[in-house]
Amino acid sequence: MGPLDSYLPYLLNRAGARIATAFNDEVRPLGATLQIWRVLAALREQDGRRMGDLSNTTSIEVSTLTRLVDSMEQKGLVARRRDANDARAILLHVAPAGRRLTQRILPIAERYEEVALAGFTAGEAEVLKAALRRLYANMDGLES
Amino acid sequence: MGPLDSYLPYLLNRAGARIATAFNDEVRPLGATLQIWRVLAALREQDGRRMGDLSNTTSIEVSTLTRLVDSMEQKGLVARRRDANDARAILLHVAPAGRRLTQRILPIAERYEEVALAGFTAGEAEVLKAALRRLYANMDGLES
DNA sequence: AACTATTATTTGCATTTACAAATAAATACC
DNA sequence: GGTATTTATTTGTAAATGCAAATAATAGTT
Repeated sequence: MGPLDSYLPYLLNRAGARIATAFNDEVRPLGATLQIWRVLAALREQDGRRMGDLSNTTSIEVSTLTRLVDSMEQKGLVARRRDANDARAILLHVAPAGRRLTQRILPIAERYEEVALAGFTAGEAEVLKAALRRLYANMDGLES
Repeated sequence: MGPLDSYLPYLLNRAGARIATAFNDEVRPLGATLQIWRVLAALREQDGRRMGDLSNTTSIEVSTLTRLVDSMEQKGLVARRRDANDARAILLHVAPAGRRLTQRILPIAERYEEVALAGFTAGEAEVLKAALRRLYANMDGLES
């Protein structure tokens, strides 16, 4: 293996960690965390999602997610409801306070996209995003 | 903000998290973790590094790193030495067991780069890496 | 219908993590 | 030289994390 800054997983982690900590610091004054934002953003995309589904989209481990959702529920950000068609499942819904918090975080999230991609042309940004999707899909290729 | 899978920080985290958990699962049988590997890889690049330096290159918070290094020291993977020129600083060195573990993990790390970039041309891979470096540097724009 | 296997979520528990404060040494200031 | 400031690392402590086991409900088999 060559130098670290030619190693893709390293570059990926480094960029992701830097955005993550900065973002986290920024939403903390709003009483939020990055993880809370991830759940809210997933519910904004589609409300009433299962825990397992949320775990997949947020990359938060299910057992961690359970406890995170506990605390979000206590803060009135979300509400758990049993799935009527499958009593094993929970459908998680945003609550009013969650919607308000989402609205406050959105401009910050948008700014992060701008700052991260500063100096990129629209084309370059799209190439990067496509590569990241492809890379994610490539990980299917690991034998399990 | 549009759909989640057009949002860069999301794509970045998702790809990084997936590689990270898979890698972690894979090195566990060797008695290692992803975090241990990050320290070993940083020391492989340059031995005798300061804690703060290591924290920067591994993206591991310093206080977390202190305790990680404690455990690595106990396992005989690394050794702390006081910097002779600056008694505040620690210089961390790989130890024999650390070198052996590094050698065992290296092929796994190389395989991950291959799998992640499967189907990418050399040029595409380089464009992606350059973009990730650029993105990382762009985050300077938030520092105040 | 009873029995087994599968899927969805939660809980137990030990470890990891991170903010803040504490310690320790170097550098700057006067 | 003595005092304040900055820099490097560690420690205290509470919260977050993740594996494994437990719980609960559905689906499949006979």
